[in-house]
Amino acid sequence: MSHTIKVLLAEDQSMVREALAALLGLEDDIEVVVQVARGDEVLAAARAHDVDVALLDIEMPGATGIEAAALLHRELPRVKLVVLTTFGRPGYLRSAMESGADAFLVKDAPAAQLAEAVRKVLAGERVIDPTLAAAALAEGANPLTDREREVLRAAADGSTNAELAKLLHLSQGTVRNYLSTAIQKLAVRNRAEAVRTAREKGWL
Amino acid sequence: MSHTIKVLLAEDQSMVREALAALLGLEDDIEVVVQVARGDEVLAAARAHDVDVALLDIEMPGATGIEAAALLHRELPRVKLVVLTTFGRPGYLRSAMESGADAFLVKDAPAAQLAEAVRKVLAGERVIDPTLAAAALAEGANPLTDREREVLRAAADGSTNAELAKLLHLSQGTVRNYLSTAIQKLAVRNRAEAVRTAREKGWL
DNA sequence: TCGTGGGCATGACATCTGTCATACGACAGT
DNA sequence: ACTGTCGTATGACAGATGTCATGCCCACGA
Repeated sequence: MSHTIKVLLAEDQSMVREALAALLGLEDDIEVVVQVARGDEVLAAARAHDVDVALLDIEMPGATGIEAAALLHRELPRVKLVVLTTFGRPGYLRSAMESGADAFLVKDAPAAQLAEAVRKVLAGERVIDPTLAAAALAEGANPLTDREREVLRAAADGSTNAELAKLLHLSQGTVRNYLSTAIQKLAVRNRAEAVRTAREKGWL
Repeated sequence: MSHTIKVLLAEDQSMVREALAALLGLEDDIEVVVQVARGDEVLAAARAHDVDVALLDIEMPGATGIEAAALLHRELPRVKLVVLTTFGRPGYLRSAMESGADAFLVKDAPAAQLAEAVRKVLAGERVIDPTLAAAALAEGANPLTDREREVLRAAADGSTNAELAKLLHLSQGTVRNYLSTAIQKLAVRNRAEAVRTAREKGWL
């Protein structure tokens, strides 16, 4: 209890990362011992610095914070995991929890919640926004199959059916079938809307 | 010179905003005297607190940081303007400068540049990333007409031609014409790619 | 072992999208 | 006065997209 809490901070935007570090630095019982800017540097950094809590942004190059969380959970199970994100997408919350996260915070929550969350997870508590939790439970699980998600993700940048077919080694008709079922499952009118709502829900 | 620099901080994500405030709070000569979370609260706050420098995030509800900058520039010309953004889009830089910004920073620049920029703009200097400046000059101006931009923006969420026509009070054929010319000007294959590249360039 | 669902494919059809030619009025610049 | 550009519109056409029926193979759970 008496020694300071060692925190790893993973966030790709330097200015935000260092600002968050400054914020946590104001707390007497918390020390940011290592910062990384990429998801695929998290594990090594956590090992090297024997951290108590990892603070992981989701949107990062190399690997997402959720992927990093899953890896840490497997390799260093005693490290507590706080997942931080810009977007309060219910699907994100769901996958973060499935990856072993102990806390899930959105960046537009009050700053005080950050240090608070760090202390709480270390005490064995879980921290999640009740509103988001309700939304995650209400919307149910991702209805898309793996292939549907793959195709939708690939279609997100405006690629044409022919390009998607080549890219995914499928026939053009199959691509259209997957997109069609995805469009119906999401109850929208075309692929662009499908991409949009899948993103919003965190299903993409 | 001797009294502290009064800063207004506008950024919608509380955690980031307060973290940036903490960061600036570490500097002896800088004081964040007021924080706002919306673009349309900037002017009143700047007036009420007689600030020296306004730090404006671009992506905000109410009004963008660029719109807020233009307004401040007109109403309170002695306030120096630092525009801050997640995305280093050349078109953003261009419109920020046209709106009277004195500095343009991207959030993945080192945190030290923030305080530095505040001091520099107050000293009458301009602060911009040379690489971004080059890109902004190289890519030239936005080739889209007002209507083309409007239609493209409206089409971004996957709306169909019929919906766009209704929304914009145009005939369906006209909508298609605008999208067609936009697609050609941007040298892409369909509306989705057009939206994508227009966004990337900061032209949307 | 049977049924179900996923992954994959084809063909046919209707609709949506993108292109092009053409046109007219407004307005700015030469 | 002439030209160019923008906003708006139409009609025709080709190609892309979305839907549907149907079929095959495979794995998995009842």
